[in-house]
Amino acid sequence: MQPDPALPNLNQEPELLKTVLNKEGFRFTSQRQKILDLFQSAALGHHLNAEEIHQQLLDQGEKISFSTIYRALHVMVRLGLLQELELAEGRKYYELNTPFMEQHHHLVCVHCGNVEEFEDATMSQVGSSESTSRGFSLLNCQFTVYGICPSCQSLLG
Amino acid sequence: MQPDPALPNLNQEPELLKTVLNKEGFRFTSQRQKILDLFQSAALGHHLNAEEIHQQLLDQGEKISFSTIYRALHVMVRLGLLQELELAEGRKYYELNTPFMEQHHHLVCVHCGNVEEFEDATMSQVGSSESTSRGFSLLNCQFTVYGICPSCQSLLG
DNA sequence: AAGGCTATTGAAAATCATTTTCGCTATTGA
DNA sequence: TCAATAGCGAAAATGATTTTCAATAGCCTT
Ligand SMILES: [Mn+2]
Ligand SMILES: [Mn+2]
Ligand SMILES: [Zn+2]
Ligand SMILES: [Zn+2]
Repeated sequence: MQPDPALPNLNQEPELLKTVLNKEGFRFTSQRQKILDLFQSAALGHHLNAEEIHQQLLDQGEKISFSTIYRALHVMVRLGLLQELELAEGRKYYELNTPFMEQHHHLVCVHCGNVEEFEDATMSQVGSSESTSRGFSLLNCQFTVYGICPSCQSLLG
Repeated sequence: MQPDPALPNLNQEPELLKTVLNKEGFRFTSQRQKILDLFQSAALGHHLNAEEIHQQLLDQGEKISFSTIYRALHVMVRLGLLQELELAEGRKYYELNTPFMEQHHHLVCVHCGNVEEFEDATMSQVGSSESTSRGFSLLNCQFTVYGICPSCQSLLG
């Protein structure tokens, strides 16, 4: 079967980003597009911080300042395109945002920093019921499990 | 920073702090005792950061340096006396640690910073089962729900 | 297509929580 | 008691993030 040329694909994403930005009074820029592209081409389950974004863009020959990266990340979080994660240790990580009921959660090795993802509908349910029962309007939930991964366990004997 | 998994979570009587510290080669000091006292006399559900600890000790006439506060917090987390929380916004909060199956979780207003606690055994269950199924040795879980509290909702219209 | 308004950019300086350094002091164990 | 050294305070250093500011570039209206 051939792809339906009428269906949207990643090549049309630039249009979408511009639309989403302009709707809220932000401007479309090539820097913001390049940063979003990084997330879209990153492996599933991969989280990026400002430093890694800067390095990856450098690697592909794009020069960009840290202030621009941080500003772009904030804007895209505000627009709901990205999700900010407090995985651990003094820096923030980002990933593409997903619909609330499909949110996944994280298992972090505190020794090597390895992060694994998992889905569990229980989380969203508990999050919703707790917030409604207290009159909070829910924005999002983060469930983070800290432990030591198998390979670090064997290293630490 | 995560607690050392080999160390049991001990209940804290004032005279026990010395025992717990010395067992691991740390020394008992009046500064560490005063900091732990703050947590033990704080209202349930109250979380403290380094700045607040410093201010509260100043208020009660105790002079202490920030380096000492940070060092004490790290030691007490390592000993399993305190739990470190990543509630939000660039600073770490601490509270008295509790046994794993009694852990509680947090509902944070992203507008005013108000934090509410709740217990739900589901969290610990999911945390345990996810970590065992991947061979991780579990240290702890944090479930943080972000939203807007009732009073901030009315302020924001 | 041109022009004005102003959001955005890059570079550098500023912030701010936390960490480190270092000379001195206090705790521990013998 | 006393030597060894963990811990202390003050000040400097760190490191991620934010702000400042002059120059540039999107977006909108002619
Ligand atoms: Mn993820
Ligand atoms: Mn709490
Ligand atoms: Zn590991
Ligand atoms: Zn609020």
